[in-house]
Amino acid sequence: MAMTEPILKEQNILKQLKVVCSLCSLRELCLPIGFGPDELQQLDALTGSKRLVKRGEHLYRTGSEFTAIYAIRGGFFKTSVLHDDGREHVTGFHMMGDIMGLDAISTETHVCDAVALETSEICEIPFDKLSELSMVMPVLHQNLHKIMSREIAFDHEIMLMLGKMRAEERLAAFLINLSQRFSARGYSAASFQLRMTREELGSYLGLKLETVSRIFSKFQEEGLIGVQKKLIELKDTNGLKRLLGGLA
Amino acid sequence: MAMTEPILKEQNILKQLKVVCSLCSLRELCLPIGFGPDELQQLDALTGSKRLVKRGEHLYRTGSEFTAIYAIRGGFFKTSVLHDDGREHVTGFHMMGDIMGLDAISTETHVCDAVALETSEICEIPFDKLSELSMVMPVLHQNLHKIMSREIAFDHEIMLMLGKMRAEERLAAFLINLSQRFSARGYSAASFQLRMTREELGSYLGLKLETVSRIFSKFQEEGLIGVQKKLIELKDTNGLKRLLGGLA
DNA sequence: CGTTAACTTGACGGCCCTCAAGAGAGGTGG
DNA sequence: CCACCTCTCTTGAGGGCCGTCAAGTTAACG
Repeated sequence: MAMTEPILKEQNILKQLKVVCSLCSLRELCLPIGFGPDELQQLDALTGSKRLVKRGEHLYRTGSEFTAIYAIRGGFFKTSVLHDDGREHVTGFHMMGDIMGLDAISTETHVCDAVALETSEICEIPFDKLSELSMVMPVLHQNLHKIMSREIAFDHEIMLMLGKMRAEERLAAFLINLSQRFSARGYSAASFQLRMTREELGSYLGLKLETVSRIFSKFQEEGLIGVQKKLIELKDTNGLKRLLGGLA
Repeated sequence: MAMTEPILKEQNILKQLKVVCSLCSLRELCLPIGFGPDELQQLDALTGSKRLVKRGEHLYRTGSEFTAIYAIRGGFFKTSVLHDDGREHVTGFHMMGDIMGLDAISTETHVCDAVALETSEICEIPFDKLSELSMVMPVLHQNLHKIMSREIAFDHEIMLMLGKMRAEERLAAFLINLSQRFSARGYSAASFQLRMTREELGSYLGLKLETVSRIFSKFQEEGLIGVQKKLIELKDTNGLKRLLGGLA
């Protein structure tokens, strides 16, 4: 039957997910530095729960109880807030090695939606256990702080982008940042698939989808990038960086 | 001599600064909840260093080494990033009870400038000692996480403001937020002095100073607020909130 | 092959920026 | 005490960037 194939595929992926932190290729990104063998073993004990989130599914929703933070093993997510009038604002895009859910620690309730833009594998880390463990493992404790601090600093860059840059500068900055993030994860820095729609990208950048589309076309005419729907090729990274001028 | 008076005034303030966390009226704001007497005593031990920062002086600068976080006992600060071309972007305004410097934990270097907009009293908390102490004091540990998490969530609101709101909505949202913060600290919610210039406020909101000035005038004509230079009076808070419509 | 979602492109208008001039407040020195 | 300077704020006129509205194309999927 044709029905069986996706299920088999899923089981295969689930099998691959039976890994532990000590063997995880992402641990340099996820909890960056300084763990010894003993410490990794302790981490393994609490990150038992790994699971798949299919394209379009929520990892968590605004208002749901905060119980865990999530490390992305593979795939792509957006986080967004929804308003009374139905308007959506995308607050971030998240990929392999990123940690999501940190903004909920304060209120113990999630303050945004997290949706998979492609079928993704996540590693669920119960926060109470992580807190306990970090009490006796200074290096984990420091890493937690660093990850949160890094997120605060990154958000400040986004605020700069939204507050000071023109549309072309925003898109150039986004493409350069995305390229660097792919590159840091071992993928091509010059060619990649966008996982989000023009509308989601526009929402993130504070622009309308038509504006995003127009500027993609303009960049292509100028030979800065190649665009084929969601496939982006950076042809002149320095040219893009020049667009940023004094900013960023 | 006329010269002696400011010095005397300063000594008086310094004398007032000889307080400890256990007696500090701000501790509910600063490190919010759940400390017992023992724990407060331990906190006292590490927050020895309190000092004055005069109007216009830097508390820390971009690139300087990160050694401590700072709790504001009184006064008003802005944080900002400076660009090659001389343009400044204001990332935040900070008042009594706020904690500054958390974004530097990741890089161990400050990534923004912190400047006093009026003569202010700050409480310097060495971060290495705070980290040590939080290892043996779970409630402090939790509070640190909550403060950082709160900052992340707040930054997301600012991103929404910069990305989705029109100029009038931004200013209305800012005034309402500022009013609530003053109110939470025991000051009037309806009448307060702005500590920042129109230019600094515009930089924070992603607007030009002329636009800020024009909208203040417009709000005044409409009876929403009273404006006398930096003295702001909220006359119709509900009217301001109505301006936000579906947003925030 | 029909339907739907996503994207592209054009025309027009409004919001906000730019440029400019002037007023008011605060500080300094005579 | 007042003239003078500087910083800040206000207000006006004009223009440009980007949002709005609309129509058409492409791609994906049943």
